[in-house]
Amino acid sequence: MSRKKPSVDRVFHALGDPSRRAIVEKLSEGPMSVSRLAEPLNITLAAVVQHLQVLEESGLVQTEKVGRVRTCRIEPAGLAVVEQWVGDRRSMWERRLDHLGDLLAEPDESD
Amino acid sequence: MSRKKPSVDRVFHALGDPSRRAIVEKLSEGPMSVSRLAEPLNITLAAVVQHLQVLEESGLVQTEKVGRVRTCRIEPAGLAVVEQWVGDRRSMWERRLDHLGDLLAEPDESD
DNA sequence: AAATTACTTAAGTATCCACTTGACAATCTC
DNA sequence: GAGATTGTCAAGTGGATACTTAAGTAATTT
Repeated sequence: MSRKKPSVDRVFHALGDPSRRAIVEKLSEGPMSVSRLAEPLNITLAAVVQHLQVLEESGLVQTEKVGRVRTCRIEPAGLAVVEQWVGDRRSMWERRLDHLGDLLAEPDESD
Repeated sequence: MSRKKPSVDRVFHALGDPSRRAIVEKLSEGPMSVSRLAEPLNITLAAVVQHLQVLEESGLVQTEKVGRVRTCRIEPAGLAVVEQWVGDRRSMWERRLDHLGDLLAEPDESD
């Protein structure tokens, strides 16, 4: 119900904020509650909740409320989006270097 | 002279902006001039220059001016920072899953 | 059932930041 | 050297957004 498709845009925007990255870092230690996440950060609980909203909409984090405590966990699919984007850039960059040799060897090749 | 240490903070902040990501995407096709980079984006040249400043300070892009044209190229070290950060999260996450089995097998272990 | 815990929501504020305009500088072309 | 090209710099503006406070809800504890 609350799971959004992790778009490159949303994921990178979410990770652009240091507090949000800190949350993801903490969550990679394991699932934990909102107040537990808030402890090391010196911002209010309310602020953390807002960050969690962004993180959840980006698909980086998944949360579930049982009783009065909301438990947050990392959602690997979100990080996968980042890895793929970076990987795509890198592979284009490497492909270019490969073809560089071709161009120098055969300057007049029709594709 | 203009090369900064690519910090996680700067790199993620830089990639948080869609225009800047578009620039990096374009640059992975190969080095090109500022005005050439500006073409597909519908923002002014001045804006592109500002984005390039951020990208260069983050270590994602390297530029060099010869004559009146500044040529921009991708700097792989910047992307490497992202890859490592994501990799670190992922490995922590995986390590946790490994130890999960241990905890279930030996519930009474002193740290 | 009163108090405590663990959030949630709304509204306001202040800072940041992407972008523009406009004036300028350097280089190249004719 | 006149004009065009390519980029640079400074200052300003508008909108996004990270954060706070304050009030409220729901679950647990005593």
